[in-house]
Amino acid sequence: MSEIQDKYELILASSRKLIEEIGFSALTMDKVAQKAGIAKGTVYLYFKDKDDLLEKVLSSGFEKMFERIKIRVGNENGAFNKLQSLINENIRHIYENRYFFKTIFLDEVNVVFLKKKSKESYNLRRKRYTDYIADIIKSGIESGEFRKDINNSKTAYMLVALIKTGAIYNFLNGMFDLTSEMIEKDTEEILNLFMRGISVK
Amino acid sequence: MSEIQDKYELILASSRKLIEEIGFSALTMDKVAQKAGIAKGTVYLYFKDKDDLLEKVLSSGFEKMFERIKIRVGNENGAFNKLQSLINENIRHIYENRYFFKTIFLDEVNVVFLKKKSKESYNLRRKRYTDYIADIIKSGIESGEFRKDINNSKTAYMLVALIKTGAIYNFLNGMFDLTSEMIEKDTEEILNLFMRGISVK
DNA sequence: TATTATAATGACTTAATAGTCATATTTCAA
DNA sequence: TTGAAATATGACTATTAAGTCATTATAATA
Repeated sequence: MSEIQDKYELILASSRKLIEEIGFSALTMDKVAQKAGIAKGTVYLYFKDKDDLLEKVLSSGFEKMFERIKIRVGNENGAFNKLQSLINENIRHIYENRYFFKTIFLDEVNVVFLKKKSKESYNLRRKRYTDYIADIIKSGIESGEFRKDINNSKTAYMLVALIKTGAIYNFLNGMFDLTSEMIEKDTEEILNLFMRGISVK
Repeated sequence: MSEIQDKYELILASSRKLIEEIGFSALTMDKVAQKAGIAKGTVYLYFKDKDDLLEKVLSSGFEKMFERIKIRVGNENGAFNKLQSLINENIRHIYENRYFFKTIFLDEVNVVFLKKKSKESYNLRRKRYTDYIADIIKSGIESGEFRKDINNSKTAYMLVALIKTGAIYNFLNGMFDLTSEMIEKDTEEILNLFMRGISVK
């Protein structure tokens, strides 16, 4: 990896750490530079502006997660098994980056700070993920595993919301360091709710 | 209603309209004053600071919704029926204030802008609502309507997430003006998913 | 080594906006 | 009618932080 790439990654990593420590809204380019141990002007050699930097911070994590999920889900057969793996891998990713997601989910849930262009990138990423899930659900409907009367696209959004909400609930209750068994339990909990609902019969 | 209260409400309403038009992040005290047709200093006679104003904007809507829901749910018997009414009333409230929630849900999903104190109020409001729902779920577990192996508190958070996500999905697809029938359909969709899941059997 | 190209610096400029306060206007009771 | 209290005003101050760019340092090359 070249020196240039190293500095690029250094700035990204420093921004990430800072966001975990102080949140998005308190992040300034001065602080990023200080954290990275470089001058502010240097940050602007690698990122167009603050919006660009934040965009890259958000997207880099997402791409890593999505790759992991696709590999693992690709090894599974059947829509149910695919969704189980997807949920499990998504939860794992959240807990491996728990302090970052704590900020994203609890402290500043959102993308206020992003300008129009970066917001569009953000929405496109989300759509890529939900489309991927919607395809799995569709295959499950076609194979007879899932009900025919559900909207696969909307239901994909619902599943993502459930995964996220499970993490938010744990974070709100101070549960940050989940053991492997706890992650399995959380996976089952969400899978159960998503598959069977809360009703008894 | 006194003149003072009228001006207080005027500022609140103007802020609300502005948020619908330009979003939270672009909201300035100058714009609020201009929208209300008063001087900026006057805004500070009725609200301690910007944070206080935003806090009041958010809380006033929530209290109205919560009151409505409690009245309607109070008339129902059985946990299932109570949840059905709650979902329906919550969805109604979202669509009656659709442009405000569009901003909240899509454009700036969150509360970045709130300082610590107001963020706590926000979290407390959310907790009051989820606690209320958790109690209904608990009663459903005790009555045998719902499964015994679910965490009533966590599941309450899940339900709120599903309601919110349903609205987000519609907003993302440009569906803002829902007819009464569409609201009923959305209610059934969420109730179905929450009660039965997506599985066939 | 000398020269050019590339990378880095950080003081400075600029812009935005929250909050203040001396002054002006309005209200209302005596 | 009058003057004191309550309201309202908006120009002004103070702060914060993004982005720039002339200058300096480092690396590459001949």
